[in-house]
Amino acid sequence: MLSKSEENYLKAIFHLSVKTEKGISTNAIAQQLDTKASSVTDMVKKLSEKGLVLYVKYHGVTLTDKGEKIAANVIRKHRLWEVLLVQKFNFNWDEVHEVAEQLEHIHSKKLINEMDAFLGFPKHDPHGDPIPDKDGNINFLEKSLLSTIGVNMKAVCIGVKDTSSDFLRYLDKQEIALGKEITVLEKEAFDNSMLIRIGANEFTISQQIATNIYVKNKE
Amino acid sequence: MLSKSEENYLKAIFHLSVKTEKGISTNAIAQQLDTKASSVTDMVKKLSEKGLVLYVKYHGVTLTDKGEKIAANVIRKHRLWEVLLVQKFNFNWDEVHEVAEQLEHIHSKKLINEMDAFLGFPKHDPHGDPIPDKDGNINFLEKSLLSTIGVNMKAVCIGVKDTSSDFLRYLDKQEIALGKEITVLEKEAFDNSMLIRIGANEFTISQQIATNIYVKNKE
DNA sequence: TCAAATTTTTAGACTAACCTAAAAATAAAT
DNA sequence: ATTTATTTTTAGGTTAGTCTAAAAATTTGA
Repeated sequence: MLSKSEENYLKAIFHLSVKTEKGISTNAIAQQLDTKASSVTDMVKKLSEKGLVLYVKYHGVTLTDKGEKIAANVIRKHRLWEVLLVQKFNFNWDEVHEVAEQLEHIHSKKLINEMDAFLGFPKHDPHGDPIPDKDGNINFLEKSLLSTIGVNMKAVCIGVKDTSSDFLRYLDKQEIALGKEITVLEKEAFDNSMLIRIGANEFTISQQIATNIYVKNKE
Repeated sequence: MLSKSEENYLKAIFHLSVKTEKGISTNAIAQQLDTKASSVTDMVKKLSEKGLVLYVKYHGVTLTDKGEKIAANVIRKHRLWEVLLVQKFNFNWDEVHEVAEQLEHIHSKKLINEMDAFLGFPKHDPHGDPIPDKDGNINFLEKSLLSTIGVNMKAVCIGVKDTSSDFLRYLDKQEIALGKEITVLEKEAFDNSMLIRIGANEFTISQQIATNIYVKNKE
């Protein structure tokens, strides 16, 4: 049974690996986990001895199949807990992260599988991120940033990149939510801000906002 | 914020305090937590410095109001989680303990209060033990051991003393469950076994069984 | 009451996970 | 290509929580 800390390292490496093909650097992991590079070196050695990562000194880390499966399972648990909190316990999507960080380390296969069934086998967490299945497979769906959508095009909001409370509460305030259709009305060349329509509302969003919303093109 | 270990010590002291008025001995705590007396001494010193227990060297420990409230809250969480597992996640009452031991250390007031509401503010856990309220008050209801019930008397099963899987599965097999009416038909003076009736079934139970079932007298 | 048995505490050591500071290796840049 | 900057590792130290073994206090009992 892995410790909470070991699980957090595997999860961090997993998330960093999504963007890069190369080995994950010590510093990148340290940054992700808000810890020091020396601590990372220690832990990575341990994970390597346990056969969960491939580690070549000075050349970064990669997850083994075994490590990847464990990481995916931690993420599966995190995201299923988030769904439970939002759907059953009246949590807002900006309130779930901290608690899910704790809950993801609860060890009980029965618990997580029953919860999955109880929730109707959800495919995505409250932020639109895919939930890995029992075997650790993730269904990465294709998604674009809202900022890349052309004028007069329509798109459906399917996720968020930033999951900070500030950002999510901004979206709540503007009534931007998963599943909502967004029409791009104008783009301002100077600052890349956009005029968009959601339902009956029209308003302007900054580039920073537009680069943190994932959408699916609507034909 | 207390550590898991500190919370477990407070919980152990709380449980031991129910039976005794005196200070709880180092050895008793060590036995309860399956640890060594020297470890207990160390931890008890720390809890004392934090104002959670009163500790006089060589003379045992008592919870302060603050410590008692925290302990009751851990127990509240443990028992609410057990209800969730049984009522929503198809756990049997002999399967909940291990997972609840983990879940009781999750820190989130909102989570536990929402869960309480979601479950309809249950008063008892799946073993019949009372669930402390938000302020740490426990409603100790009066209960007798089945072994003390006289011949030809009726009683309702309201709890169990032993919560081991073996015992609980025995009760399942015999269809003894919370809320069931039990009639004592005969008592054997030699070994204190009893012949009882539950519904249409009549069978004999040993003294060991009878001293682990809590009942409420029926007039 | 005072010696023996028991309980409790102290002293010192261990592990996991972290840290700082210095050394070593790699990468960047003139 | 060799100096400079950056990254990574090593060395040694800290804290929480545990342990063993020995010392101290309390309790038991003849």
